[in-house]
Amino acid sequence: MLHGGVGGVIVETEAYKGDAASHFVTRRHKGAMMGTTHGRIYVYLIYGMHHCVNVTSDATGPGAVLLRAIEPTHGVEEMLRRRGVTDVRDAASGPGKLFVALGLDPTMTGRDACETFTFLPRTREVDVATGPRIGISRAKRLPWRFRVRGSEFVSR
DNA sequence: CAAGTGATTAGCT
DNA sequence: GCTAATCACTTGT
Repeated sequence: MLHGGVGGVIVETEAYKGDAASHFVTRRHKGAMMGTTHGRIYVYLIYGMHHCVNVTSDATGPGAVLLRAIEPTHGVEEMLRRRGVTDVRDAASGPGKLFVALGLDPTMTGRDACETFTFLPRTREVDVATGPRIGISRAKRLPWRFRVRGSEFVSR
């Protein structure tokens, strides 16, 4: 996935649908686009300091995919500079980090994801781990997390 | 492990 | 309208 010359391999995502924990319900004003659009960008502010980016999806009903982490491959220097870090593994290993690293903007909400980003087919087979294994301590956290097994670039 | 941060929402008035 | 509670996180002790 690329955006403005920077980008990388998506290594972690999380899926949301019309369930009680999704923004379709909990943030229904802005989250409503999960049910009315497909392939659009949905950005939101969380905890007053972090932005996260989703792409609405699922032609069968409300749905969206949260982009959680990428493995930087393009414009690595640019991302490190924007993030103010030196370790590539810290550049985009989390939703808020990814947002900063790619130089995204909250006003992108509603735009066509395929016009704003460039999505490329994967170049290698990957071993995808899913499931509720990660700390479900926080109430309302869904088990629909997908991550590349063994990657150094996923969130903690 | 705790705190910081502000938009959004729910629940009252 | 207003106030309090919530939150799909990151960073620094």
